[in-house]
Amino acid sequence: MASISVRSVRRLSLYRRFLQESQAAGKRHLFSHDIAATTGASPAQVRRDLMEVSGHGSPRQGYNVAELIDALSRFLDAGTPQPVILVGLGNLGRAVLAYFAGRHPKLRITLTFDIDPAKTGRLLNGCPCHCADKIPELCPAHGITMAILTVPAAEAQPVADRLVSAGIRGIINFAPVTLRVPPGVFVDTMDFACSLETVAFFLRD
Amino acid sequence: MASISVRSVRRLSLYRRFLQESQAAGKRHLFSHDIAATTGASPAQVRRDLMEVSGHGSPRQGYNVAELIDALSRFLDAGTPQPVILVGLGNLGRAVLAYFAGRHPKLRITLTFDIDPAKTGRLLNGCPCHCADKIPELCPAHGITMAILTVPAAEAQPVADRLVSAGIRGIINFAPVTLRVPPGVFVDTMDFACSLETVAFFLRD
DNA sequence: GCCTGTGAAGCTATTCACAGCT
DNA sequence: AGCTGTGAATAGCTTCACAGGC
Repeated sequence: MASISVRSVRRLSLYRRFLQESQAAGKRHLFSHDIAATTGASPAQVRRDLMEVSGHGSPRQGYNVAELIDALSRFLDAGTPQPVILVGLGNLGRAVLAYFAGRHPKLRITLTFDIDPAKTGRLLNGCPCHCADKIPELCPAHGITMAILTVPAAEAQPVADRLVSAGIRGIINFAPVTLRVPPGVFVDTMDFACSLETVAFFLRD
Repeated sequence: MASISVRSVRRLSLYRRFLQESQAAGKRHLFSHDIAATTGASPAQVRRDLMEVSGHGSPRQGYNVAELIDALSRFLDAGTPQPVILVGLGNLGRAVLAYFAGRHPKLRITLTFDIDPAKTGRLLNGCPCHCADKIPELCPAHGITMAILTVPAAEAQPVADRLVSAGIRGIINFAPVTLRVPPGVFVDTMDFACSLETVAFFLRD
Protein backbone atom coordinates (compact mmCIF):
# COMPACT_ATOMS: atom_id res chain seq x y z
CA MET A 1 0.00 0.00 0.00
CA ALA A 2 1.33 3.39 -0.98
CA SER A 3 1.77 5.46 2.16
CA ILE A 4 -1.08 7.85 2.71
CA SER A 5 -0.87 11.16 4.50
CA VAL A 6 -2.35 11.94 7.88
CA ARG A 7 -4.39 14.67 6.28
CA SER A 8 -5.94 12.38 3.72
CA VAL A 9 -6.92 9.87 6.38
CA ARG A 10 -8.49 12.61 8.40
CA ARG A 11 -10.51 13.75 5.43
CA LEU A 12 -11.57 10.21 4.63
CA SER A 13 -12.86 9.91 8.16
CA LEU A 14 -14.77 13.14 7.65
CA TYR A 15 -16.20 11.95 4.34
CA ARG A 16 -17.40 8.75 5.94
CA ARG A 17 -19.23 10.58 8.68
CA PHE A 18 -20.91 12.83 6.14
CA LEU A 19 -21.87 9.83 4.02
CA GLN A 20 -23.38 8.12 7.04
CA GLU A 21 -25.44 11.20 7.78
CA SER A 22 -26.51 11.39 4.16
CA GLN A 23 -27.45 7.75 4.16
CA ALA A 24 -29.53 8.28 7.30
CA ALA A 25 -31.22 11.14 5.45
CA GLY A 26 -32.11 8.79 2.62
CA LYS A 27 -29.46 9.66 0.04
CA ARG A 28 -28.36 6.83 -2.24
CA HIS A 29 -25.88 8.62 -4.50
CA LEU A 30 -23.59 11.61 -4.13
CA PHE A 31 -21.16 13.44 -6.38
CA SER A 32 -17.69 14.47 -5.36
CA HIS A 33 -18.80 18.08 -5.26
CA ASP A 34 -21.55 17.21 -2.76
CA ILE A 35 -19.04 15.60 -0.46
CA ALA A 36 -16.65 18.47 -1.02
CA ALA A 37 -19.19 21.15 -0.24
CA THR A 38 -20.07 19.88 3.20
CA THR A 39 -16.65 18.69 4.28
CA GLY A 40 -14.72 21.77 3.24
CA ALA A 41 -12.52 20.09 0.63
CA SER A 42 -12.42 20.65 -3.13
CA PRO A 43 -14.08 18.18 -5.48
CA ALA A 44 -10.72 17.26 -6.97
CA GLN A 45 -9.35 16.54 -3.55
CA VAL A 46 -12.29 14.33 -2.66
CA ARG A 47 -11.74 12.30 -5.82
CA ARG A 48 -8.03 12.04 -5.18
CA ASP A 49 -8.53 10.97 -1.58
CA LEU A 50 -11.05 8.38 -2.70
CA MET A 51 -8.53 6.92 -5.14
CA GLU A 52 -6.85 5.43 -2.06
CA VAL A 53 -9.87 3.43 -1.07
CA SER A 54 -10.70 2.43 -4.65
CA GLY A 55 -14.42 2.75 -4.15
CA HIS A 56 -15.44 3.38 -7.72
CA GLY A 57 -17.96 6.00 -8.59
CA SER A 58 -19.90 6.21 -11.78
CA PRO A 59 -19.98 9.32 -13.95
CA ARG A 60 -23.72 8.97 -14.29
CA GLN A 61 -24.74 9.11 -10.64
CA GLY A 62 -21.58 9.74 -8.72
CA TYR A 63 -20.80 7.55 -5.76
CA ASN A 64 -23.10 4.94 -4.34
CA VAL A 65 -23.36 5.99 -0.71
CA ALA A 66 -23.68 2.52 0.82
CA GLU A 67 -20.82 1.09 -1.23
CA LEU A 68 -18.55 4.00 -0.47
CA ILE A 69 -19.23 3.79 3.26
CA ASP A 70 -18.30 0.10 3.07
CA ALA A 71 -15.13 0.82 1.15
CA LEU A 72 -14.15 3.59 3.58
CA SER A 73 -14.86 1.37 6.55
CA ARG A 74 -12.75 -1.43 5.12
CA PHE A 75 -9.99 1.08 4.61
CA LEU A 76 -10.23 2.99 7.90
CA ASP A 77 -11.27 0.39 10.43
CA ALA A 78 -9.28 -2.44 11.84
CA GLY A 79 -10.95 -5.83 11.61
CA THR A 80 -11.78 -6.03 15.27
CA PRO A 81 -13.11 -3.32 17.59
CA GLN A 82 -10.33 -1.35 19.24
CA PRO A 83 -10.58 -0.68 22.95
CA VAL A 84 -9.54 2.79 24.13
CA ILE A 85 -8.82 4.04 27.62
CA LEU A 86 -9.46 7.48 29.01
CA VAL A 87 -7.16 8.90 31.66
CA GLY A 88 -8.31 11.80 33.80
CA LEU A 89 -11.94 12.14 34.87
CA GLY A 90 -12.17 15.84 35.48
CA ASN A 91 -14.83 17.94 33.76
CA LEU A 92 -13.27 17.46 30.39
CA GLY A 93 -12.65 13.75 30.79
CA ARG A 94 -16.26 13.13 31.77
CA ALA A 95 -17.46 15.23 28.86
CA VAL A 96 -15.36 13.30 26.39
CA LEU A 97 -16.46 10.01 27.91
CA ALA A 98 -20.11 10.99 27.63
CA TYR A 99 -19.52 12.11 24.09
CA PHE A 100 -18.06 8.79 22.97
CA ALA A 101 -20.45 6.57 24.90
CA GLY A 102 -21.79 4.01 22.45
CA ARG A 103 -21.13 6.21 19.47
CA HIS A 104 -18.53 4.32 17.50
CA PRO A 105 -18.82 0.63 16.68
CA LYS A 106 -15.09 0.08 16.29
CA LEU A 107 -13.62 2.43 18.89
CA ARG A 108 -14.97 2.15 22.39
CA ILE A 109 -13.74 3.53 25.68
CA THR A 110 -13.62 0.41 27.80
CA LEU A 111 -11.69 1.58 30.85
CA THR A 112 -11.02 4.88 32.55
CA PHE A 113 -8.38 5.88 35.05
CA ASP A 114 -7.96 8.58 37.64
CA ILE A 115 -5.87 9.15 40.74
CA ASP A 116 -8.73 10.46 42.86
CA PRO A 117 -9.96 7.64 45.14
CA ALA A 118 -13.40 9.25 45.13
CA LYS A 119 -13.68 8.42 41.44
CA THR A 120 -12.09 5.00 41.25
CA GLY A 121 -14.12 1.86 41.72
CA ARG A 122 -17.24 3.39 40.20
CA LEU A 123 -18.92 3.19 36.84
CA LEU A 124 -19.22 6.26 34.64
CA ASN A 125 -21.30 5.93 31.50
CA GLY A 126 -21.14 2.20 32.02
CA CYS A 127 -17.39 2.30 32.09
CA PRO A 128 -15.32 1.21 35.09
CA CYS A 129 -12.83 3.63 36.61
CA HIS A 130 -9.60 2.30 38.01
CA CYS A 131 -6.76 3.86 39.95
CA ALA A 132 -4.07 5.17 37.62
CA ASP A 133 -1.60 2.82 39.30
CA LYS A 134 -3.28 -0.03 37.49
CA ILE A 135 -2.38 1.27 34.04
CA PRO A 136 0.75 -0.89 33.65
CA GLU A 137 -1.22 -3.96 34.62
CA LEU A 138 -4.56 -3.46 32.88
CA CYS A 139 -3.55 -2.05 29.51
CA PRO A 140 -1.42 -4.99 28.42
CA ALA A 141 -3.98 -7.40 29.90
CA HIS A 142 -6.72 -5.92 27.72
CA GLY A 143 -4.54 -5.42 24.66
CA ILE A 144 -5.16 -1.70 24.68
CA THR A 145 -3.13 0.51 22.36
CA MET A 146 -4.99 3.82 22.41
CA ALA A 147 -5.59 6.40 25.09
CA ILE A 148 -7.40 9.69 25.50
CA LEU A 149 -5.53 11.94 27.87
CA THR A 150 -7.61 14.47 29.83
CA VAL A 151 -5.36 15.14 32.79
CA PRO A 152 -4.07 18.56 33.94
CA ALA A 153 -1.17 19.98 31.94
CA ALA A 154 1.38 19.24 34.63
CA GLU A 155 0.48 15.55 34.67
CA ALA A 156 0.31 15.03 30.94
CA GLN A 157 3.94 14.16 30.22
CA PRO A 158 4.47 11.79 33.16
CA VAL A 159 1.17 10.04 32.47
CA ALA A 160 2.04 9.80 28.76
CA ASP A 161 5.34 8.19 29.68
CA ARG A 162 3.54 5.60 31.73
CA LEU A 163 1.05 4.96 28.97
CA VAL A 164 3.81 4.42 26.47
CA SER A 165 5.58 1.93 28.70
CA ALA A 166 2.26 0.17 29.21
CA GLY A 167 2.14 -0.41 25.46
CA ILE A 168 -0.02 2.51 24.34
CA ARG A 169 0.91 3.66 20.86
CA GLY A 170 -1.76 6.24 20.08
CA ILE A 171 -2.74 9.19 22.25
CA ILE A 172 -5.37 11.88 21.86
CA ASN A 173 -4.02 14.58 24.13
CA PHE A 174 -6.24 17.33 25.52
CA ALA A 175 -3.59 18.91 27.72
CA PRO A 176 -2.01 22.13 26.45
CA VAL A 177 1.40 20.49 26.21
CA THR A 178 3.42 19.01 23.37
CA LEU A 179 4.09 15.45 24.46
CA ARG A 180 7.47 13.87 23.93
CA VAL A 181 7.02 10.28 22.85
CA PRO A 182 9.28 7.73 21.19
CA PRO A 183 9.04 7.11 17.44
CA GLY A 184 6.16 4.87 16.51
CA VAL A 185 3.81 6.48 19.00
CA PHE A 186 1.19 8.75 17.45
CA VAL A 187 -0.09 11.78 19.28
CA ASP A 188 -2.79 14.20 18.26
CA THR A 189 -3.09 17.18 20.55
CA MET A 190 -6.42 18.98 20.79
CA ASP A 191 -5.00 22.30 21.76
CA PHE A 192 -7.91 24.68 22.01
CA ALA A 193 -6.02 27.50 23.66
CA CYS A 194 -3.75 27.49 20.65
CA SER A 195 -6.69 27.27 18.28
CA LEU A 196 -8.33 30.23 19.91
CA GLU A 197 -5.18 32.31 19.67
CA THR A 198 -4.76 31.34 16.06
CA VAL A 199 -8.32 32.24 15.13
CA ALA A 200 -7.99 35.50 17.06
CA PHE A 201 -4.90 36.35 15.07
CA PHE A 202 -6.60 36.01 11.73
CA LEU A 203 -9.51 38.19 12.82
CA ARG A 204 -7.21 41.15 13.04
CA ASP A 205 -6.62 42.59 9.61
CA MET B 1 2.88 42.47 6.32
CA ALA B 2 3.66 39.42 4.26
CA SER B 3 0.84 36.95 4.67
CA ILE B 4 1.65 34.23 7.16
CA SER B 5 0.22 30.73 7.15
CA VAL B 6 -2.23 29.36 9.68
CA ARG B 7 0.27 26.68 10.58
CA SER B 8 3.02 29.18 11.35
CA VAL B 9 0.74 31.19 13.60
CA ARG B 10 -0.26 28.06 15.43
CA ARG B 11 3.35 27.17 16.00
CA LEU B 12 4.17 30.68 17.16
CA SER B 13 1.40 30.36 19.71
CA LEU B 14 2.93 27.07 20.84
CA TYR B 15 6.39 28.60 21.07
CA ARG B 16 5.10 31.41 23.20
CA ARG B 17 3.47 29.07 25.65
CA PHE B 18 6.65 27.06 25.94
CA LEU B 19 8.68 30.22 26.42
CA GLN B 20 6.34 31.37 29.18
CA GLU B 21 6.75 28.04 30.94
CA SER B 22 10.52 28.26 30.53
CA GLN B 23 10.52 31.77 31.90
CA ALA B 24 8.52 30.63 34.91
CA ALA B 25 11.13 27.91 35.38
CA GLY B 26 13.86 30.55 35.46
CA LYS B 27 15.27 30.25 31.94
CA ARG B 28 16.68 33.47 30.46
CA HIS B 29 17.93 32.23 27.09
CA LEU B 30 16.99 29.43 24.73
CA PHE B 31 18.29 28.16 21.39
CA SER B 32 16.10 27.33 18.46
CA HIS B 33 16.78 23.65 19.02
CA ASP B 34 15.48 23.92 22.59
CA ILE B 35 12.24 25.40 21.38
CA ALA B 36 12.09 22.87 18.58
CA ALA B 37 12.62 19.88 20.85
CA THR B 38 9.70 20.58 23.11
CA THR B 39 7.27 21.91 20.55
CA GLY B 40 7.75 19.21 17.95
CA ALA B 41 9.12 21.43 15.20
CA SER B 42 12.58 21.41 13.61
CA PRO B 43 15.16 24.02 14.61
CA ALA B 44 15.13 25.43 11.08
CA GLN B 45 11.38 25.79 11.22
CA VAL B 46 11.51 27.58 14.54
CA ARG B 47 14.00 30.07 13.12
CA ARG B 48 11.94 30.56 9.99
CA ASP B 49 8.75 31.07 11.96
CA LEU B 50 10.50 33.56 14.20
CA MET B 51 11.63 35.57 11.16
CA GLU B 52 8.02 36.72 10.97
CA VAL B 53 8.09 38.31 14.40
CA SER B 54 11.59 39.72 13.94
CA GLY B 55 12.63 39.07 17.52
CA HIS B 56 16.33 38.84 17.03
CA GLY B 57 18.34 36.11 18.65
CA SER B 58 22.02 36.21 19.24
CA PRO B 59 24.33 33.45 18.05
CA ARG B 60 26.08 33.44 21.41
CA GLN B 61 23.16 32.71 23.69
CA GLY B 62 20.25 32.10 21.41
CA TYR B 63 17.02 33.92 22.10
CA ASN B 64 16.36 36.09 25.10
CA VAL B 65 13.25 34.53 26.55
CA ALA B 66 11.64 37.69 27.87
CA GLU B 67 12.30 39.65 24.68
CA LEU B 68 10.99 36.87 22.51
CA ILE B 69 7.81 36.54 24.54
CA ASP B 70 7.27 40.26 24.11
CA ALA B 71 7.85 40.09 20.40
CA LEU B 72 5.52 37.13 20.03
CA SER B 73 2.86 38.85 22.08
CA ARG B 74 3.10 41.99 20.00
CA PHE B 75 2.72 39.83 16.94
CA LEU B 76 -0.02 37.48 18.13
CA ASP B 77 -2.18 39.60 20.38
CA ALA B 78 -4.49 42.38 19.45
CA GLY B 79 -3.92 45.59 21.35
CA THR B 80 -6.97 45.23 23.54
CA PRO B 81 -8.34 42.13 25.26
CA GLN B 82 -10.75 40.19 23.07
CA PRO B 83 -14.00 39.00 24.59
CA VAL B 84 -15.16 35.53 23.62
CA ILE B 85 -18.53 33.88 24.10
CA LEU B 86 -19.23 30.22 24.74
CA VAL B 87 -22.45 28.68 23.46
CA GLY B 88 -23.70 25.43 24.92
CA LEU B 89 -23.23 24.62 28.60
CA GLY B 90 -23.35 20.85 28.55
CA ASN B 91 -20.55 18.80 30.05
CA LEU B 92 -18.11 19.86 27.42
CA GLY B 93 -19.05 23.51 27.49
CA ARG B 94 -18.60 23.68 31.25
CA ALA B 95 -15.28 21.88 30.97
CA VAL B 96 -14.01 24.32 28.37
CA LEU B 97 -15.28 27.25 30.41
CA ALA B 98 -13.49 25.99 33.51
CA TYR B 99 -10.37 25.41 31.48
CA PHE B 100 -10.23 28.97 30.17
CA ALA B 101 -11.26 30.69 33.38
CA GLY B 102 -8.72 33.41 34.04
CA ARG B 103 -6.05 31.71 32.01
CA HIS B 104 -5.46 34.08 29.15
CA PRO B 105 -4.92 37.82 29.61
CA LYS B 106 -6.07 38.75 26.12
CA LEU B 107 -8.79 36.20 25.43
CA ARG B 108 -11.52 35.89 28.01
CA ILE B 109 -14.87 34.20 27.95
CA THR B 110 -17.15 37.01 29.07
CA LEU B 111 -20.58 35.61 28.29
CA THR B 112 -22.10 32.18 27.87
CA PHE B 113 -25.34 31.09 26.25
CA ASP B 114 -27.64 28.11 26.48
CA ILE B 115 -31.25 27.32 25.65
CA ASP B 116 -31.93 25.48 28.90
CA PRO B 117 -33.80 27.85 31.28
CA ALA B 118 -32.29 25.92 34.20
CA LYS B 119 -28.88 27.23 33.18
CA THR B 120 -29.64 30.76 32.11
CA GLY B 121 -29.59 33.62 34.57
CA ARG B 122 -26.82 32.07 36.63
CA LEU B 123 -23.10 32.56 36.97
CA LEU B 124 -20.69 29.79 35.97
CA ASN B 125 -17.03 30.37 36.75
CA GLY B 126 -17.90 33.99 37.30
CA CYS B 127 -19.43 34.21 33.87
CA PRO B 128 -23.09 35.07 33.25
CA CYS B 129 -25.23 32.69 31.23
CA HIS B 130 -27.91 34.11 28.98
CA CYS B 131 -30.64 32.57 26.89
CA ALA B 132 -29.44 31.84 23.37
CA ASP B 133 -32.16 34.15 22.06
CA LYS B 134 -30.09 37.05 23.31
CA ILE B 135 -27.15 36.33 21.00
CA PRO B 136 -28.22 38.80 18.28
CA GLU B 137 -28.64 41.51 20.88
CA LEU B 138 -25.69 40.96 23.22
CA CYS B 139 -22.87 40.10 20.82
CA PRO B 140 -22.95 43.35 18.87
CA ALA B 141 -23.54 45.30 22.09
CA HIS B 142 -20.33 43.89 23.59
CA GLY B 143 -18.34 44.00 20.37
CA ILE B 144 -17.78 40.26 20.42
CA THR B 145 -16.24 38.60 17.39
CA MET B 146 -15.25 35.15 18.65
CA ALA B 147 -17.25 32.18 19.88
CA ILE B 148 -16.62 28.73 21.24
CA LEU B 149 -19.33 26.35 20.12
CA THR B 150 -20.08 23.40 22.40
CA VAL B 151 -23.61 22.53 21.37
CA PRO B 152 -24.86 19.14 20.15
CA ALA B 153 -24.01 18.26 16.56
CA ALA B 154 -27.53 18.86 15.30
CA GLU B 155 -27.55 22.42 16.67
CA ALA B 156 -24.11 23.42 15.48
CA GLN B 157 -24.95 24.70 12.00
CA PRO B 158 -28.08 26.68 12.94
CA VAL B 159 -26.32 28.20 15.94
CA ALA B 160 -23.28 29.02 13.80
CA ASP B 161 -25.54 30.78 11.33
CA ARG B 162 -26.97 32.90 14.11
CA LEU B 163 -23.52 33.67 15.43
CA VAL B 164 -22.36 34.81 12.03
CA SER B 165 -25.32 37.10 11.60
CA ALA B 166 -24.64 38.49 15.08
CA GLY B 167 -21.21 39.55 13.85
CA ILE B 168 -19.08 36.62 15.02
CA ARG B 169 -16.15 36.07 12.70
CA GLY B 170 -14.15 33.36 14.48
CA ILE B 171 -15.50 30.08 15.82
CA ILE B 172 -13.88 27.23 17.70
CA ASN B 173 -16.25 24.40 16.97
CA PHE B 174 -16.39 21.30 19.15
CA ALA B 175 -19.29 19.68 17.33
CA PRO B 176 -18.45 16.83 14.96
CA VAL B 177 -19.71 18.78 11.97
CA THR B 178 -18.03 20.80 9.27
CA LEU B 179 -19.61 24.23 9.53
CA ARG B 180 -20.58 26.15 6.44
CA VAL B 181 -19.73 29.80 6.94
CA PRO B 182 -19.34 32.76 4.59
CA PRO B 183 -15.87 33.85 3.47
CA GLY B 184 -14.09 35.93 6.08
CA VAL B 185 -15.33 33.80 8.96
CA PHE B 186 -12.67 31.53 10.48
CA VAL B 187 -13.59 28.17 11.92
CA ASP B 188 -11.38 25.68 13.68
CA THR B 189 -13.10 22.39 14.43
CA MET B 190 -11.85 20.28 17.32
CA ASP B 191 -13.00 17.00 15.93
CA PHE B 192 -11.86 14.37 18.36
CA ALA B 193 -13.87 11.52 16.87
CA CYS B 194 -12.00 12.15 13.66
CA SER B 195 -8.71 12.41 15.49
CA LEU B 196 -9.28 9.13 17.20
CA GLU B 197 -10.10 7.39 13.94
CA THR B 198 -7.04 8.87 12.33
CA VAL B 199 -4.72 7.78 15.13
CA ALA B 200 -6.32 4.34 15.10
CA PHE B 201 -5.63 4.06 11.39
CA PHE B 202 -1.93 4.70 11.76
CA LEU B 203 -1.60 2.13 14.52
CA ARG B 204 -2.44 -0.60 12.07
CA ASP B 205 0.64 -1.49 10.06
C1' DG C 1 32.75 26.52 17.47
C1' DC C 2 28.22 26.96 17.23
C1' DC C 3 24.70 29.75 16.81
C1' DT C 4 21.19 32.78 13.93
C1' DG C 5 19.00 34.44 9.60
C1' DT C 6 17.88 33.27 5.06
C1' DG C 7 18.21 32.16 -0.12
C1' DA C 8 17.67 28.09 -2.53
C1' DA C 9 16.46 23.35 -2.96
C1' DG C 10 13.49 19.64 -2.03
C1' DC C 11 9.35 17.79 -0.82
C1' DT C 12 4.37 17.40 -0.04
C1' DA C 13 -0.19 18.64 -0.93
C1' DT C 14 -3.53 20.60 -3.81
C1' DT C 15 -5.53 21.94 -8.02
C1' DC C 16 -5.79 21.79 -13.01
C1' DA C 17 -7.26 19.78 -17.03
C1' DC C 18 -8.56 16.32 -19.85
C1' DA C 19 -9.29 11.43 -21.47
C1' DG C 20 -12.73 8.01 -20.83
C1' DC C 21 -17.18 6.60 -19.61
C1' DT C 22 -22.13 6.36 -19.24
C1' DA D 1 -23.55 16.79 -21.02
C1' DG D 2 -21.37 16.05 -16.98
C1' DC D 3 -19.27 13.11 -14.19
C1' DT D 4 -15.01 10.19 -12.51
C1' DG D 5 -10.05 8.97 -12.37
C1' DT D 6 -5.59 10.58 -12.95
C1' DG D 7 -1.09 12.49 -15.03
C1' DA D 8 0.84 16.93 -15.03
C1' DA D 9 1.34 21.47 -13.16
C1' DT D 10 1.17 24.52 -9.37
C1' DA D 11 1.30 26.15 -4.95
C1' DG D 12 2.74 25.78 -0.33
C1' DC D 13 5.62 24.07 3.35
C1' DT D 14 9.85 22.29 5.27
C1' DT D 15 14.57 21.39 5.29
C1' DC D 16 19.19 22.25 3.64
C1' DA D 17 23.23 24.65 3.72
C1' DC D 18 25.93 28.35 4.32
C1' DA D 19 27.21 33.36 5.06
C1' DG D 20 27.65 36.37 8.98
C1' DG D 21 28.39 37.16 13.85
C1' DC D 22 29.78 36.44 18.61
